[in-house]
Amino acid sequence: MNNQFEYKKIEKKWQDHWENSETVKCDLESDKPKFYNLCMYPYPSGDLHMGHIRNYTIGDVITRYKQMNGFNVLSPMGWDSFGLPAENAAIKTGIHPREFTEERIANMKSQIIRLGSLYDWDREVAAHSIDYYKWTQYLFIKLFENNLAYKEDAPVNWCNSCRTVLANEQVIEGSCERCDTAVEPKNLNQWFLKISEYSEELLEGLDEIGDWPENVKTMQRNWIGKSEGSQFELNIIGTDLTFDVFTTRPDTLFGMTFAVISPEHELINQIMEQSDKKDEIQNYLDSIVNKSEFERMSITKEKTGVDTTLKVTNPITNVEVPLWIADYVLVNYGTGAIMAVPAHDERDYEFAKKYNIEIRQVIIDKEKTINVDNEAFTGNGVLINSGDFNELNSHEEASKKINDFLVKNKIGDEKTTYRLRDWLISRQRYWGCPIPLINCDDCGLLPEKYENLPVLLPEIKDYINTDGSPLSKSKDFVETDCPKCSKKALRETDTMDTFVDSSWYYMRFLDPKNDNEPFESDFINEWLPVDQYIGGVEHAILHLLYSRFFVRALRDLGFMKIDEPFHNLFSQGMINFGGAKMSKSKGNIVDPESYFATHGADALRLYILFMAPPSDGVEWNDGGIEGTKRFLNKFWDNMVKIIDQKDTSDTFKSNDEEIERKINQTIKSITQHLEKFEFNTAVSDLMKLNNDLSDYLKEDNTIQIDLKDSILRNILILLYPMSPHIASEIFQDYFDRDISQEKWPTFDETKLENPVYELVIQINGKKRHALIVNTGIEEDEVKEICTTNFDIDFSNAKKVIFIKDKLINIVQ
RNA sequence: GCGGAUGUGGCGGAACUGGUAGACGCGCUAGAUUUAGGAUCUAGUGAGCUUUGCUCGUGGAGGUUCGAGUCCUCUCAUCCGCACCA
Repeated sequence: MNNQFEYKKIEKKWQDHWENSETVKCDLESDKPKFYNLCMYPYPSGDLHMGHIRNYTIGDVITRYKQMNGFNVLSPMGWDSFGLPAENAAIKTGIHPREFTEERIANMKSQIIRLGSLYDWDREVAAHSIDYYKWTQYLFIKLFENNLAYKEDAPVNWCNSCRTVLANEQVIEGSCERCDTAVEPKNLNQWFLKISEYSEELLEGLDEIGDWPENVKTMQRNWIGKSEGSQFELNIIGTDLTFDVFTTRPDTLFGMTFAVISPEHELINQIMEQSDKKDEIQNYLDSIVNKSEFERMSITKEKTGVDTTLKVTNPITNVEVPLWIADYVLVNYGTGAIMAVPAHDERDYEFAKKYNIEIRQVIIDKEKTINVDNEAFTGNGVLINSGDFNELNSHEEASKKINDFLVKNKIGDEKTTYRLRDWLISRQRYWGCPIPLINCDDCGLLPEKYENLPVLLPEIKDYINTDGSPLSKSKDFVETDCPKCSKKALRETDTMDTFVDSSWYYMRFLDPKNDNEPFESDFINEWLPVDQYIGGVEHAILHLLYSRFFVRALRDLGFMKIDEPFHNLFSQGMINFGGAKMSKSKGNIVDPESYFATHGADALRLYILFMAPPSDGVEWNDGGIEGTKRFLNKFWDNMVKIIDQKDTSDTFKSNDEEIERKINQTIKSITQHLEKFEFNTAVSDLMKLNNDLSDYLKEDNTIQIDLKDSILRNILILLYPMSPHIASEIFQDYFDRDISQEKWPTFDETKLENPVYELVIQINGKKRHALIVNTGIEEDEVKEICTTNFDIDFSNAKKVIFIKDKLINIVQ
């Protein structure tokens, strides 16, 4: 073996080998237990960044570790290759988004291979490829035919910079998540997927799902936003207008001193007609329209409103209370209208104070610490001023009783509301999957015939269309025949949100070349859910929630029998540089590719695993990678030395036993660490073992042949998942076979225990002495040792605590 | 405001069911080697002190215990997510 660790040569050699090897070609029908290991497929930006490196290194450790544990591992890779950057580049440079994208895929793929990760490239899929988006369209039509996709006029979020609408999930603090531009409300006819139909199921599923990070589950729960309460009707006095209000606090109903309706409520025009102050209302509504969404939603903003001069009747007291229009009531939550109870709701309180509306207290806290003259009381207490309901406990008891009253009098009922809205998937952009629907004047909205799929993206020259989708500029595309009556008809010109593509890519990986259907259901039922999904936390809501919805929808359409797409989820933390998230605009990118040249893929992988627990965010540090490079050099030296040791048939020497014990301990420890995703400590175990091996090799230069084989085999396999190139090379050099076919080592229980340990002698709980003694000695012997060595007198001890093989504590 | 998480040397971080705090690595100091630098090797490296040893020390304050980074109560700080959700 070469005395120098020539990582460039070795890494190239093994990467070429893996590209063509059968090691990771997954036969879905093998007898071995299955393990679907998946890293989130990347958007092909052109270059790997450190986040990808971390993601794929973790994934590859799992792939190789599970393979050695006898699993049939499926590890595919593909491209989330529709999306805005390619189109924006096309606008700038004129290069077609397809060409742009495919160039970047090629570049990124070569970098992924350069990292040394194993993927079954025969299964590679790309969202923009015709044989992929054909099936995206197919599934969309299935959803449409089953009323899970629909088109509707709706107020939507428009990003003027990206020139498209956005899903609620893509709006962060009132701004576009991509470009930070403040979104504008617009009323547009748009496509939605009915995710809200699955609100309850998506929520409940989180309790039964496999191992997911708690914060991701919580974020999804909050996003779904379930709340339970009552809904009842209010009638506007002197009119036949009625509207519903939703409340989680029916126990405060006697305290309702006004009602509020949202400025966008569907009754708003009729209310205005009935009002004495029509002009004032009109002025108010105009002032609202001019405000940005973010401005309106901001909690710091003072609430505004206008009195309609109309009254509604409190259904339980029959008291007449004023009806207001106010912007703090959101049209798209609940019913878009509320009963206002200022005494017991902070928002209503603030509003009532500002406009001098009556505040009527109906719940009193037992300690009487809160005075509703000064602040709202939102806690638990006892009902007052509430007629027959006085003295009941709020919330539960009183809410239940009052709700019963509403039901009995046919005014209202229990109601559960969710914050989750339907998923808006229309995008007015070019580089996405065309929505395969056709508008016929006579037949209405119809899906393209299955046999005509895919609806191909047209070739166009101008990607900018200020009023509508770029696709509408292609006459050939837009003008078509009605699938039903064959008359002239028009195609939909919007494309789909790329999250539709990524909602099912992990299904296509199971059957990527199927020409007849998106996938064979048998494969799905057998291979889903994904056993281990690994990716960044930025997808906690978007992609992960959409995919969970997709599986349920397709299940109900008969495509599969599973409920959840991803059993275990691991979210890796972000890698920062200079205290900030790496980004091109900040100019603080650390380019992983340069480290392939200067340190090698193995050193980079090892460092990225070693630098921190993988779920923590961490600061990039150049010095750290020097450390893992140094480790690999020393490791190589040790391997050369041990291979060069002369064989003897001598019985074991004491240092032989010691190194054997260390190896057994390390097998146990690394196995446990890998199972728990504690890669940083797994690497540190390897470093320790390497240090021990250095000490061992200093002592003499002979070794028993079986021990030599066992040391080499075990230590190389332990390193292999994390640094596969160097481990493969040395293993092949010495054993003349491929390490990837080896079994993960087991440890020998009898060879774990150290023969001696350092006994700690404490006096009153403080460490006073320490001494190396034989493992397993009992209390009497330990006491004797204490007396002989340290002159400790046990006769006046109040208490003696003895922990076997650890310590003795003498309390005086 | 609500929810989730995290606080340990100069730095990244270890510490199994309460049992020697600081493993492993970076950095730093000294020495060896080298024409020099780099690389490598050896030793040291939580703080303080009256340095054979003692005291303090895991964000802070209490508590339980023979013994607390770990358990309990309160509190402070930072990060992330949601945010007028009725």
